[in-house]
Formats: sequence, structure tokens, C-alpha cells
Amino acid sequence: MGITKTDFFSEQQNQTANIFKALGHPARIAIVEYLLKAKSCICGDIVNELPLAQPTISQHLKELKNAGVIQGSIEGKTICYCLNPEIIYQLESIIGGMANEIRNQNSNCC
Amino acid sequence: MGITKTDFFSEQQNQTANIFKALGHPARIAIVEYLLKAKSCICGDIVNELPLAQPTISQHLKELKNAGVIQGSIEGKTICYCLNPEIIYQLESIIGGMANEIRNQNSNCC
DNA sequence: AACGTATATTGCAATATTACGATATGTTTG
DNA sequence: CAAACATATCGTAATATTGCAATATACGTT
Repeated sequence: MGITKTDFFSEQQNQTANIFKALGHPARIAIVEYLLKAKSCICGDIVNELPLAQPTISQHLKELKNAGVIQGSIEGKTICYCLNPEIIYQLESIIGGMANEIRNQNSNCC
Repeated sequence: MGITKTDFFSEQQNQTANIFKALGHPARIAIVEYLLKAKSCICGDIVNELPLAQPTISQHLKELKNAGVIQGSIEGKTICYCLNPEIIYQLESIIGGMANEIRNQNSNCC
């Protein structure tokens, strides 16, 4: 159907999936990488950096913001976007937890 | 259009996005969590664990496999699925790198 | 070989995503 | 206030994803 049965999964699972989903597009990875590289939180240069039209980028930024991956605050004429450390740390913890579980369970299956 | 302009992004960006995308669905998160919990690499119980029909789960497993997140090997009558440690470690490294960059750049913007 | 069990594939309907032109909104500057 | 700029929203077309019933495939057992 294309409709995701979110009701059947836990709040936690849905939220985790949402963060991953937000990062599941090369343009959005590129945006995140750019925000990391541009130490200070840079504003509208993203449109010039990516091979996508302005409305498209605006839409990607919106999705990243909805998922909590980035934050945006109005800074006069421009809007200042930057990463939300909380979410990145949260992701680090989720993946780190998975990796640790794998390291601990030295299964010799497969 | 719904078509992703993968050509315009780096191989690396596309591959990273693909892994995130594979994890960007609650059912697939649930599958990964189940594979982590069931220390030995369990086979067909996943269908009984999730509130989804068998073809749907088969499809999700296929997507996880395509992205390299899980591995499947035929084990007689059943098929044995388990996580691919490589990819999880790779993800750990990607996210860890991002988190470290954020920690190092103590920007006071936003 | 015939049956049961486990998983994959096909086909299709419903919905979501991606992309962008056109346009709206808001802000600074002249 | 008007012009210039930055960003968001709307509308729409193309494509992708999600979900499942039906069916196919593959293996082990009788």
C-alpha cells in the first residue's frame, strides 16, 4: 500500500526509523556533511553547493528539521541552519549499542 | 519526480544514504533489533514476531540484504539471516566521525 | 512421487517521495 | 515604499515504497 504501519511498532522504533529515513538520501547526506565541514553554521550557501534547485533543497532541509537532525533559526535576511548535536549523539549511541552487542556475541553462525 | 539524482552525488554519499535508507523503516529496525537479541542467527521466526505478512517481511529482508545490512545463507529447509558486522561497524565509524567533529568544533552559533 | 513447511516472486493498489516551476513571504537596503 | 534578495510553500508530474493475496520455488519427509 505504501502506507507504513507505524501503529504496530514501538514509539522508539518509529523514532529511530525516522532519523535513519531522514538521512537516507544522498542530498541530505551531502547537506549534513556540508554542515559538518562549514564549522560555523552557514546559511544559504547550501543551494550553491548542491546540484539541486532551491525549492528541492528547501524541502530536504525541512525533512531534516522535522526529524530533528538539524536546527534552523532566523538570522536576519538569511536562515541559519546547523546540526542538532543531540540527535547525532543519540544516533551514535544507538549504533554504538548495536556494534557492542555484535562484538559481545561472537556468534560463529553464518 | 520521485527519481533520485544519484549521479550528482559521490559514490560514498550514495552508499551511506543507502544504508540509512535501509534502516529507515520501523519494520526493518524491528528486524535488526530481533537479530541482535536472538544471539544465534535465527531463521524464520521473524514472521511470527512481526505484525506483517510473510511476503512483506521477505521484501524487507531483501532490502536489508541489498544494502548489505544483513546476510542470509541457506540452512537446509530454512534460511539463516544474521547481521553483517562490517556494515554496522562502518555505520558506527561514520556516525562516530560526525559526533567527534561536532564535539571538536564547539561552535556557539544557533 | 506426493505432501508439508519455509521462503521468494509476481502483480497490483494505495500512498509516499523527489524534483522543480511558479509564486508567496519575509527582510534588508536604497 | 520599492527593489533586491533569501527562503518557503503550492501545485503537479514522475517515480518509489509499502503491503498483501496469489502463486512459485525449494527442501525435507513420508
